[in-house]
Formats: sequence, structure tokens, C-alpha cells
Amino acid sequence: MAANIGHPLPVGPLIRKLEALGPLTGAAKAALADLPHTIRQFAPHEVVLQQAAQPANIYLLLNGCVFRSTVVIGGERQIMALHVAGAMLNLQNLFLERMDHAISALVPTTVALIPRSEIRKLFDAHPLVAMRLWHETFIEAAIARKWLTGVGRRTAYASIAHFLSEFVARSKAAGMSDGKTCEFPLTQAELGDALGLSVVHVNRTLKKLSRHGLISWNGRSLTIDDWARLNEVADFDPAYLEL
Amino acid sequence: MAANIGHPLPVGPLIRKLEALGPLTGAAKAALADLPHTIRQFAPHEVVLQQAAQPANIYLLLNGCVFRSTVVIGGERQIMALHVAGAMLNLQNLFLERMDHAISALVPTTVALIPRSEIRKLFDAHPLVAMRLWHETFIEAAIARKWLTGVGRRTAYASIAHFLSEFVARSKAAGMSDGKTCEFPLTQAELGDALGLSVVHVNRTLKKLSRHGLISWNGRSLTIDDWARLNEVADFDPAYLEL
DNA sequence: CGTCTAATTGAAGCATCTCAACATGCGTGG
DNA sequence: CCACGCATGTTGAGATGCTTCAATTAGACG
Repeated sequence: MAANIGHPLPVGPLIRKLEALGPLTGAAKAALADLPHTIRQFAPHEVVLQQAAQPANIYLLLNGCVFRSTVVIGGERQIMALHVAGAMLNLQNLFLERMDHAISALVPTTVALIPRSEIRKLFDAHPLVAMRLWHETFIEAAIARKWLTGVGRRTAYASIAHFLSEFVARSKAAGMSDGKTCEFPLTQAELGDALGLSVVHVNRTLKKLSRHGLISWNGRSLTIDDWARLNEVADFDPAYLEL
Repeated sequence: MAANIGHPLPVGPLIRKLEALGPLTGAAKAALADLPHTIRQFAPHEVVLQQAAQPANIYLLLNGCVFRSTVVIGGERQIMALHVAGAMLNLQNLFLERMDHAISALVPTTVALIPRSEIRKLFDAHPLVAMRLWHETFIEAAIARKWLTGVGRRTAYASIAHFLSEFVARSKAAGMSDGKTCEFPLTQAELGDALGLSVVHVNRTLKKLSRHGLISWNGRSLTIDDWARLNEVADFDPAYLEL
């Protein structure tokens, strides 16, 4: 892998995300942009990092959308998180050798590969950057807890309603939606994998949400027709997203 | 709150945990033991930190066992993690103001309350300690992902088998079990809350595991009678616990 | 135009839930 | 020391949410 020294890393989304948590020094931001790296593209459904991989690089999501998943014995899949531009996908590999799950692209996606040693150096020079990323780690943990609660303790109807609410809320925060309509890159099968449901039941439940006038789902785009009632059945409170 | 300056903090379990991940300097260990703190005791089922609390202190678990949970609309509860001695219970509150979940004691439990500012000072002076704790954060995230997979994609039979396997394995690692028998502090109702199952079904499934000769459950103590078969139905691989 | 993936629908089965009753053990007050 | 209350565990019966299997339709794309 040839490092792209001299081509600054497009760290816009990352820095926006980190500065939402607290200020960064100009030097820290410059150091981020100066990180040596390689750019890679992934097609929809392509695997970015395989389960049990031992990556030598940290992957920064520059563009697109990915999800985390594991495969269980029966071949079933559990999706555990979604990420958009600005996310460090495998910061854990600074400390842990192996991926305990896989990361896959949902849409055409661009990633920067940064050597682990460079990240460590940056953290030594700018501990504040490390703190902001640690902060981000805790927010992701909180989202994961919500996810777990949804899977374990909600009916399919409420679970799907919650997922859609959160997705549109996050799209809006990322400037990819007006808060009512947005592109929805998951298939019904993937939605089922995210929530622990069968495709068939996902389909029926979406129909029901649609029939009740809460959402519209035409192909790849999703519209929330009745935020108030959707939030009610979903028990959705956007506060925890820290948007 | 009066800080117990002069009474060293019993950091044995914490340091054992951190040094399992990599060495610490003597100065760092001394700084940990020198942290000002207050000791508090909790009875079984007592709430250590309430959901939505805004704690000014970081809670270090010195002794006992606690769990994390949230309450959903219907009054149902989802348990999301267990912790034993040496765990920093709310390190997230260095960055986030509110608890997004509750922490409760399972058994008689001792906790040290350490002012957030003191932890921050320690991190500034000993960045390596911060790195070890961050490392620990990622391990907990991996455990949470396993938990999620279990709730979403396993039958009750496999899910309970996995939970029991993990519990005994961790007890053994903490020196509280010989690997076959251990105290099991959860009620069947709590086990149900952890796995998203009703009490009734937990009971029946435990009976079935027992009838099949995999475990014995007499009141508060649990025995694994057939590790090989239990691991098989549980699809349990202790590697990810990093023990 | 044929092929592939995603969405849709029906029918039958089972895992799990709810409701309800009862048993067991333990702590506490009388 | 007994009696009571309360939390936990146990079991039965019936309801249902969700799954599986199977077949069909609708779009997307070379």
C-alpha cells in the first residue's frame, strides 16, 4: 500500500463530528488532515472488513454508509450498527487484534486506510483528539444499548417503527433528509437482520405501518407520514443520539 | 461528601484487570491508589445509579456484582451487562452528563465514588491509564455485541445456555468458581430480563437444560454438568472475553 | 428478453407469551 | 415459636406473534 503523503485526508465529516463534542485545536485538525493514508472504494454489499480479520490499518469512512454484523451458526446474521461519513470503523483494532464482527457497505462507499502506528502517534501528540474519539465510543455504546433494548423488548411493530424513526432522524442530522423523506438503503432482509426478524414478517409489518398511515415505502425511499404517532408506537426519544 | 484522603483506594481488582491488557508504570498504579474517594455500600437489588441521573462522581466497583438495565414503556426491563469487582461503572460520565440506563446491585456491593475532575487529572498525568481503560471500553463493546446477537438470533434454549456459559467462565476468571459450580445471583425473572424472555419460559427452559443433563440449578447455585454439550448448544467461544 | 434480486402473499407450525393457580422458602412481627 | 406475608419458583392451558416453506410478482440490468 502506497501512502498518499501530500494528498490531504478529507477529514471534514470527522472533524464536524468531533467538534460537535467539543473544540479541537487547529494543530490537531491539521494533524488529522496530514495523516498518511490510502483511499479505497467499496460497492454496495461488498465486505469492508471481514470477521476475524486482523487489519493493520484503521478505516475512516469518508463517504457512504456501512453496517456491522456477525453471522451466527445457522447462517443467520445480526446487524448491530450503521455508520455514515466521519466514522472510525475499527478504532478498536488499536487495542484488539481481531475483528469480532464484519463491516459491509450498504451503498457505494469510500474509506481511508490509516496505519495504526500513525493514529497512535497522533494520539500521543494530541491527547485531546483521543479524548474526543473516546467520547464518541461512549455515544456508540449508548446507541448499541438502545438497539439491544429494541430487539429484546419490543414487538416487531414497535421495533421497526423505532428503527425507521432513528434512521430518518440521523439522516436529517447528517443533512441527507428534510426530516420526512429520505433514501433508505436497507433491503427488507437487511432490516430483518438488524432487528432479529424474518423477511416475511418485516414485509407484513411494513405493510401494516403503511396501512395505518404512519409511513410510505416506495422502493428505496422512505417517507414518514405521521411523526407523532410513529414516535408514540416506537417510544422514540431522539435525545440520546446527541444530535 | 468527605474525601477519604489518606485511606488508599483498594485498586487491586482494577489494576489486575488493566495489567491483563498491558503493563502499567508504578507511578500510575500509585496514582490510582491515591485517588480521593468515598466508599458506599449497596444491598442486593438496591439502585446504584438511576437512569437519567447526572453523577458528579465516577463509580469504581470494589466488591460485589451489578447489572445495567433500562425500563421500556410497558414496565418491562432489559438488562444489558453484568460487572464484577474492578469495573468502572460510569466512565462515560466523564463525557456524557446523564445516565442513559440504570445500574443496580445484585449482591451486597461496595463502590468507591471518585470525583470526575480527579480522574481527568490522572488521565492527564498518566495517559497510559486512559488508554488501558479505553481498551477496556472496546472489550465491553464486544461483549455487548455478543449479548445483542444472543438476544436477537438465538432460541431461548441456546440463549440461556450461552448466558450461563459466559457467567461461569467469567466467575472462574474472577476466581469465584472452579469452572463447574458457582453462585448464581440472578433470579429467573432477572435472567428473563437479561435475555428478553418471560419468567415462565425461562423456568421451563432451565428445566429442560437440567433434564438434558447440561446443568443443575439448586436455588442460588449453578453447576455445569456437561461443558462440551453446553458450549455446543450455546455456540459459546470464550476467546472474545479476553480472559 | 432472460435472469437475478427484492418484494409480496398464503398456509401451517412452533416458540414464546399471558393468565392463572399453586408450591416453596424465608424473614418478620406478634 | 407460630403465623403471616412476600418474593421466588413451578406447572397447566390457551392465545398469538413470528417463523418456515413455498409460490408468485415486480423491477433492474445486461
